[in-house]
Amino acid sequence: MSAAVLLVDLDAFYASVELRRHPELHGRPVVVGSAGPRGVVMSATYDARACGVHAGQPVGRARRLCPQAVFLPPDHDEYALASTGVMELLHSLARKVEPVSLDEAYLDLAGVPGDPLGLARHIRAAVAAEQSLTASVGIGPSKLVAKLAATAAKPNGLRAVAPAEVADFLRPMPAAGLPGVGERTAELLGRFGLHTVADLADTPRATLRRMLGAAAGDQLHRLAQGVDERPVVPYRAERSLGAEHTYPADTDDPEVVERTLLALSGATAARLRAARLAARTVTLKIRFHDFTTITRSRTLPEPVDLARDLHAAAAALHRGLHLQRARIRLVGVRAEGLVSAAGRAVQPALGEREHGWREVERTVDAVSRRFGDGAVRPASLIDHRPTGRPGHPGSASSVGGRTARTSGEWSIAPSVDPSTTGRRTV
DNA sequence: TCTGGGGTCCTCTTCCCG
DNA sequence: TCTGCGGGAAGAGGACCC
Repeated sequence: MSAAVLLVDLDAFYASVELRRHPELHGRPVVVGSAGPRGVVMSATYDARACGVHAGQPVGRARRLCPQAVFLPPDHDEYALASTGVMELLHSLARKVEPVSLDEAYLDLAGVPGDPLGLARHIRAAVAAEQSLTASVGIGPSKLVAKLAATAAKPNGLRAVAPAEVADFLRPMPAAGLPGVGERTAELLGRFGLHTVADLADTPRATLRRMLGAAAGDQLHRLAQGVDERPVVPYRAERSLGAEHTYPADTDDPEVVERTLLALSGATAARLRAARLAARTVTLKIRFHDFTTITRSRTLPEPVDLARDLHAAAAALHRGLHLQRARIRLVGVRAEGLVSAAGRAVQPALGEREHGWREVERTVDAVSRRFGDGAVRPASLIDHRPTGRPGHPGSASSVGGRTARTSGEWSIAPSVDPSTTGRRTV
């Protein structure tokens, strides 16, 4: 066949990695979910899915549906390691590999010697042998068809769709199976009696544009016809990065929110510096108790990569909201308008000391690399309460018997052995 | 049944500037 | 000086994906 694109999708990835290192759990349903009272399911084995468990579901509900399942917190480092192994294998087989996520990647088969089906079988066998994981593979003339073929093959299967078979393969599928058709769009389409890909394919493009807007209407019309010219793109520059935190219980304390913003700004700034990037725009995200979400953003005169600058912008945006005891569920900080930190112009502020916050935060980076994340952090984020999680965003803080709430002090955190390092403000 | 965290992209509105 | 207009950038929100 003259297939152009191959999609590799690792089955129930997080849960499968957990089964790999906990062989004693084989035969039991396994669910990986974020910790805390507001955790959601991130991955579940297929026997857990048979009980009705699925990704995005609250963990509490999953427990009720599948009480016999083993529930585990996620270990992202372990998943990243497994993913790297699989991606290295794929890169050894094709020149153009586009990782979509830790567990999914497209391969452009143009110029790849041999039969696509033979390659797919080799990939599945190698993933099983080297990583003890199962992968489903879809092959088709486009990303769209490869993706849907892999979905149809799941779990642990292989499906190839030849160009001449595309229409017959696509038309009976539910419209919601197409990329870009989520819950809301599927509901909207359903109100107009459009339930299958065939329904969409037979609808005039102008009608879809009126319903969904120009871009989405055009895209859906093309996909429904089986037309998908999206190339396999091996590298995409990051456009934004950020961090967010959901509180175990809603908070209406502005000081708690500001300390959380400081922690999130620190994490975001560290990632910016690690990637040698700086951000022009800072966006604050707030989700209230009723799940309504607002964002506020500010574009700065100069790109920044310091926690101090990100936090100053985020905190100013927060104060500008003038919230009156609003019950807040989540806060987030996002850095946008990313530019290379090497190429950005730095305009020293009048009176700014030559050695200042940049040196402090670089030192924090170095200490974190040696002793782990959180080894050093702003004094206002240190938590000494016996029941509190050290440095948990938003927790109350005290240092040496006094309350420390300013972001201007840094302290060696309890994760570093105080008997050898002592506790010092920097 | 009560909804995480990391992202991308699109649309609409507003504001500024020539 | 005022008004209208169009383009571009910024800001906000929403939908979607993994």
